[in-house]
Amino acid sequence: MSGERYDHKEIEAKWQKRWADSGLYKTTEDSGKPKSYVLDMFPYPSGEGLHVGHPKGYIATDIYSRTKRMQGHNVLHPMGWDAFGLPAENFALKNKVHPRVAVEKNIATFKEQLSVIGFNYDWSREINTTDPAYYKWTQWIFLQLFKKGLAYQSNEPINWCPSCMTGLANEDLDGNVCERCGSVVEKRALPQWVLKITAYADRMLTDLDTLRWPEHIKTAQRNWIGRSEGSEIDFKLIGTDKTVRVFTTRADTLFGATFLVLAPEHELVKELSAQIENKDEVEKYVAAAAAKTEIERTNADKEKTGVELKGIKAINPANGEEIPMFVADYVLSGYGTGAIMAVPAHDERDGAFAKKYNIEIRDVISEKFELNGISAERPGVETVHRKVVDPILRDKDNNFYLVKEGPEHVHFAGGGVEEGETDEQTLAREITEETGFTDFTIGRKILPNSTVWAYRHTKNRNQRSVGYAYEVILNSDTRVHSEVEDGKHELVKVPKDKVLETITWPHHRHIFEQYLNQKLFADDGVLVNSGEFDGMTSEEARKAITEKVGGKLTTTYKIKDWVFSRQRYWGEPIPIIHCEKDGAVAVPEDQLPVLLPDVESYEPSGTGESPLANITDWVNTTCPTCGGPAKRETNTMPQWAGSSWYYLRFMDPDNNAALVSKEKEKYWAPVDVYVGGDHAVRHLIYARFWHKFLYDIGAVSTIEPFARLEFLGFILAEDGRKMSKRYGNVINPTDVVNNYGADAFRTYEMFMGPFENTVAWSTASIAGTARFMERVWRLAEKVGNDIPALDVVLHQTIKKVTEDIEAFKFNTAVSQMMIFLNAAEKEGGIGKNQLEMFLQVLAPFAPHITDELWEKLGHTDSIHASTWPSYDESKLVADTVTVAIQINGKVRGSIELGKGATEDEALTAARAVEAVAKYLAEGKEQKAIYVPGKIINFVVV
RNA sequence: GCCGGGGUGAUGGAAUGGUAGACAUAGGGGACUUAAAAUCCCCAGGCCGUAACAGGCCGUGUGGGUUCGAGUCCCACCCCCGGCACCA
Repeated sequence: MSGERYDHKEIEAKWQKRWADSGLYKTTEDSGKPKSYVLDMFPYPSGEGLHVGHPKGYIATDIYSRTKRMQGHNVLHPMGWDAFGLPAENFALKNKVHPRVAVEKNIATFKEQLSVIGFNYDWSREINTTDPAYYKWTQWIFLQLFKKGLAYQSNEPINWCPSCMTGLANEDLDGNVCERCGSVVEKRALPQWVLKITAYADRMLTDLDTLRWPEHIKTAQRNWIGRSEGSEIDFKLIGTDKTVRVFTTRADTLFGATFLVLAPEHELVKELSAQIENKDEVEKYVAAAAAKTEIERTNADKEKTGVELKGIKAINPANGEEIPMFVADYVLSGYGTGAIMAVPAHDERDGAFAKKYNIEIRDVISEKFELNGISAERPGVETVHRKVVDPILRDKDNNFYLVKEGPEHVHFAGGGVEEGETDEQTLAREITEETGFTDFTIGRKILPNSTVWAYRHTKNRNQRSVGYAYEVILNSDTRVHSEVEDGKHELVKVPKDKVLETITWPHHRHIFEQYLNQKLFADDGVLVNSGEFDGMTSEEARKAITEKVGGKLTTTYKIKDWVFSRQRYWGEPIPIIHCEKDGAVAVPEDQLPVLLPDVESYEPSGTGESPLANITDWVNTTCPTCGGPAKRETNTMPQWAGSSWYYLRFMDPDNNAALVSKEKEKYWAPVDVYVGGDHAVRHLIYARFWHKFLYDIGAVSTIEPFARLEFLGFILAEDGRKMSKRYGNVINPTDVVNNYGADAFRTYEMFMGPFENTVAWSTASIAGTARFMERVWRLAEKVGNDIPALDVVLHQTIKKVTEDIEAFKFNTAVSQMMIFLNAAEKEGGIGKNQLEMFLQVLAPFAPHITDELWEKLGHTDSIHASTWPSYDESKLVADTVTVAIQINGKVRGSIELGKGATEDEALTAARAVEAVAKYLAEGKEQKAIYVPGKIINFVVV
């Protein structure tokens, strides 16, 4: 074969047709092979169509799934459409078409755009969330949630977007604005369906550990769930039978709680109004807080405000002291119990509030110094208390502070105060003994109301020392070293390397800020001013103090239940019927789906009612329970409903009896590799929630839906901005495929950089992979007998590509194939077997050109049905290798060595190299290091 | 502020503690061509040095440290991106 031009258009059309005709990618379950379920986050078919950023993830899964199939797996790799929700509806409103029509058209456009890229989707499993046969099961899941009490009605104020004219979930907000349109949301009380996602908060958190997901996504989920362990503690109110329950994570600071704060919405503010002396003032404050917007309420920088509840005092259960009560809007009603105990000494916000209102600030926690993080405290060993003084030694010329670093601990250079000694005498003695410094001035006592703690250990016991710290300024760096002899310290001059403990001068912010600037200390530490708990660590004390005051350890979460109603047209109707007598009743399952009716006008009403409310003959129905007159629920589900379970439907898309059959679910679940970007919180948290629920009711067999997640970095426009019609910088994949070919396009997107990186598109760079395809084509024209010199790089390439695809490191896989091509070109040709193996590893990236060349080599079956090549370990290393020679770590030459060279042979050969010999002659060779195949390093002094 | 991830040529990026800058793009030079495109060959981190070689020094955000050897490990700091944030 020779002379034929590489015509990507002709070849790609030919093979796309042939794959479709032969049903190459149709998947069935009856297979003895291991299964692989490789899934993309299915797209939302917007009116804008695809830009080159969209297919990046699809290309990755295409490569991965083709590879898995060649490796003998039974692969499920489907595609579908997530088409309900606001974007489609807004697009339809704007263009004056019915959303159903708009969605159909958009899907057709997307499909057309995808088709030219050569994906191996099994289109026989295509699904669409707006298809009644699909949303029947979305509604079915809702009904199961309802039956288990996990879908409930609420009238609590929710987030309302005035522009989208619908209520939103917390997850739909970007801070205080609607994530879709950027409008500031309002609070509105509307009857809402809410899903109890909080019931799954704990399991969603712990099961994250079982997942092979990127760390930043796990972290985002952990942040969003926001679990905190703490205590609930009751404070009695004087003169009433009422108590205030607070939630705190810092029960260890209870002795420092000098006031109590209620959120303005707290019910006790109303209940106690009879006893509140300044009732008018309080009511005014509460009303003002209610009128504030979310932004005003939640801005952490603004000055704290509040009003004391005069005539009411609470009792601190730890020490029995009477403390004042306030109402203040820095306390949120929706978190914890809506009431806090305020500890101004150890909480920034309480501190700011206390300063403003002149409330007592009491230190109850002192820092525990474990500067290098290693505690000298040993479990199971007796702990004794003694008084110590510690110098905070400061160099007079700068702000470095001295600590001592021993083999196991870091501490101040202080020590125990002996009988009859003053603090100053102890300090002077210890500083000289332990550091050798003799010229210093003992300055002020730091934090006279607190204590410095240090953990030390002697042979037989732990010491927990209580005492003071003094600022000590070193006047000069005159220093003698000390060592211990016969148990006595004796000042002797010793060489530096004989000093066991070295001193260090960390620029230690903690010490500086806390002790010299007296900054608020909000970390864990050791208790002081806390009666019987003095000396306990924060961690121990949280439990002990909670128990002592009769509180209980609890856990709270930041995540809120999922507001599930939307006052919009284009969504799944919520399958509920409201009956005056029986209340909210489930639509019987055999009446599903509740079809979304056609309407004349589906514009949102803005009143909080869904457009469906106007369709009287749809709304009015009979109660399934009592048969009496009843009305249908008119709100619809949010955009995220359909996508919360679609991955299950692909396993069994045509099942009309169940959302997925038990056998098929068992065969395919879980999704082995899930690929997508964005949705770090919303989609992934909702889908995990529904999945866990389905697990609980026996509908699925795994506790998590997506075993492995690969995060996709976006593609920016060439100008570095987001690709958008608005900026006129959109690049259409179809144009790129026309100009450069699908194979070059696919390979370029994988070669751009690490898969998870966001990178700007570069039309110039795609020429590189287009050239690569041309060169592969020309290389195939030079096929002949195998060239032994290519074996090593060929097998290295097979190994690297195999491993890199598994690890989603596509960019280095491509570069390795380029290295191979460069090598083959240098040899001026390639053997038939060698070319075949090379084409096979290239096939997932460039499926068309490789299938064409495979056919030209005489194969009648598709390359994609062939068996993935394996590499030969013995061929990974060349017979001779270049070894660099270093002198004291600097490269001075290199030699060629046989792969079996012994150390002696290697060193002898290296010493003979002229450039090396020169350096060796200049000094004395002290040591030689030989790392076979890599490097020789001579240490010369 | 807390948590997660980063900082390497002009650019995208490579590099199990072992010759930093693979691979590619843009760039420079040359061959082929009447010319251009395409293709092929060569150069290419910085500075010094040489007629040209040779050679030397510096270099992966900054400063320290560990090591025969550090982009990679440790400590401190600076900056960038992402998540959360009056969450007690």
